[in-house]
Amino acid sequence: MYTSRSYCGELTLEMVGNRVELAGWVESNRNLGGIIFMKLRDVTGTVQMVVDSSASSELLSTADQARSEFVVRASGTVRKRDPRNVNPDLPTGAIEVVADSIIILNASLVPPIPVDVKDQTGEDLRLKYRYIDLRREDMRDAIIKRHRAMMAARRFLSENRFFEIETPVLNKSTPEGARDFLVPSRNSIGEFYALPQSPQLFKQILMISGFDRYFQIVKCFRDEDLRNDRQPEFTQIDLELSFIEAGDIMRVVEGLLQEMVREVTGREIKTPFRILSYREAMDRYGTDAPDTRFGLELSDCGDIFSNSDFTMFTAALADGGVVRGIAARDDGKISRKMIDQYAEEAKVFGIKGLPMCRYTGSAAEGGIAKYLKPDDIDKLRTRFNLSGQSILFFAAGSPAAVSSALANVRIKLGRALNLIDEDRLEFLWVTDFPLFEYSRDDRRFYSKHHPFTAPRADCLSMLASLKPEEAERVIAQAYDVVLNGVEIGGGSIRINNPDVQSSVFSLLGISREEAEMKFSFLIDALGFGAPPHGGIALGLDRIMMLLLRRKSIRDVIAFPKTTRGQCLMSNAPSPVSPEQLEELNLKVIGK
RNA sequence: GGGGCUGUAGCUCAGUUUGGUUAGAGUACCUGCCUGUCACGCAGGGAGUCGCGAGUUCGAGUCUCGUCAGCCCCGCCA
Repeated sequence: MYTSRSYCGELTLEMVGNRVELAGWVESNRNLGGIIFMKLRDVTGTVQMVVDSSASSELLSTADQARSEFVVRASGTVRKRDPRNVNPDLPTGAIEVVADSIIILNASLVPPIPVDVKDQTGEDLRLKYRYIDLRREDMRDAIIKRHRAMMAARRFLSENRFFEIETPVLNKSTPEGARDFLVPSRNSIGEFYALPQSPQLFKQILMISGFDRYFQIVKCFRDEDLRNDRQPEFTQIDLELSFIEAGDIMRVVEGLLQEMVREVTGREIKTPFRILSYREAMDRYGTDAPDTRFGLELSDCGDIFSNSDFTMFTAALADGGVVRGIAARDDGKISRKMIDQYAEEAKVFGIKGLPMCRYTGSAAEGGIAKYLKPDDIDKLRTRFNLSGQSILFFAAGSPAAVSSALANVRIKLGRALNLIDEDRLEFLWVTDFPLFEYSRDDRRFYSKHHPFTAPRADCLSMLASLKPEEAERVIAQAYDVVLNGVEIGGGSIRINNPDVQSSVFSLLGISREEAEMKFSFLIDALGFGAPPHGGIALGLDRIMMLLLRRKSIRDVIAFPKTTRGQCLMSNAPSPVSPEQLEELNLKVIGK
């Protein structure tokens, strides 16, 4: 029986004199000859145990044999440390446990990665030996705080009349959106389930069923290429509400995030969050997920350069493109080398280069300065509110390429000039997204959010005959929530009118038959008394990554996959036996 | 699908520029000594498929080509 067990990290000065039983892993074992110090670790932390020469020879010998990561059970008496032996770096450093019994429950091989060192080991090894990696303090901390964040979310939402309702994991594949992970069906040979990209359709159905307020902390699956903030399976806090407008959902989400931030960091955040329209975000920051912890806003400069001698600009403008710029007071800190590097890295966004010049406080020099007329310089000074020694970067080309390139430069400048306060949590709503995007290549409209997103009431009339060039004029009742430049959630008010749903499908080129085949149950359901409803999904992994200031969501997930989607611990995915394939009537054609 | 960085002892890395002695360091590990350590100390020891495969060469950790893996980025992610 272990019922009387105490936890290492919870021993305090108040417990001095108490006899305690402990169980855990040996973090370090120092034998000084006549005295042994063994640091014992469990899920709460570590405490120092002492065995000195007054102990039985049996106890001394057991203590001497314990090695790193051995599992032991021990008992002893809590003792106050002599003031000169206190370890201020250890939470339990004011006390120690004088052991009277140590039992080695299990030995350990020499651990392939160090447990007591912070973040030093290559990530592939950490993933292979995840069970050891998870013993490390920062990983343990992340996993425990993630649990607390989930508990806070469940508590907050339950208190606000939400019901947590599970939705199917095995469901129908829909070719729209991300690639599906497919699951073959043994009972229906040649047919497949798909793992959900999100419970979207089912949560809407729940609204129509009258469940009013739904939430679920749920895994979602997308078979796309990965990034440091993207995993093939990830966790959403998924919400859907009836009889609400966008503002109601925003208030709920603000309260929820406030609660989660309080639980994880102990900090208070201010609500309501700032709101930026999509247009404004793109114009001022070049991205729909701006980091608003610092300024350095972009400005359009097409008017200034419309008659320029610098042909890269005039050519881009003549071609229907844009010229935009960004300026920062750098007092000469941005070096030639950095400028070249920025320009090189900007090319991946599809622009030819990153023309620049310096502003000295009165004149322009370097780079494209020789093409600037005095009048141009005046205009630039006003437009960017230039003062002191500043640096200006420009980009010319398609609006999308220019925006993403300059948004990227903006972040680099912010970091290089130390303008980003890492302590701040800048939450932001981005609203008024366009409902559609038009693809010139495919010559068709695509949903920017998803096909069930409601247009704003004043845009309904445009649906009947929308021209490609007007695509962005139809505004959706959609909203993203952004934290420090990372999208942590997005949602919308849904279409609850079958006629509107039909016109959106027809604009998206989804025929009646196709819609019938893919989402018939939702379309049917909309005809049986669908309440006005809407919702949002929050990315739990990303939220935890940002709140805990980790570089990757892998650091807040117990068992993440590599960027190729492999689990280095279990070696998934892996081949299956011919018998399994045969039973499913599947054949692997080749690699 | 494309680009970049990385791969050397259990771990972290140096050595690769300019091919040439027996491939090193710190740490971990093992042994001995040590009664207040907590990055213990001291002495000694073991430890390598230089990611893998070809090629060039008298000779390859080092040069070339291919390939695999991890990470980062573009595309992609309704």
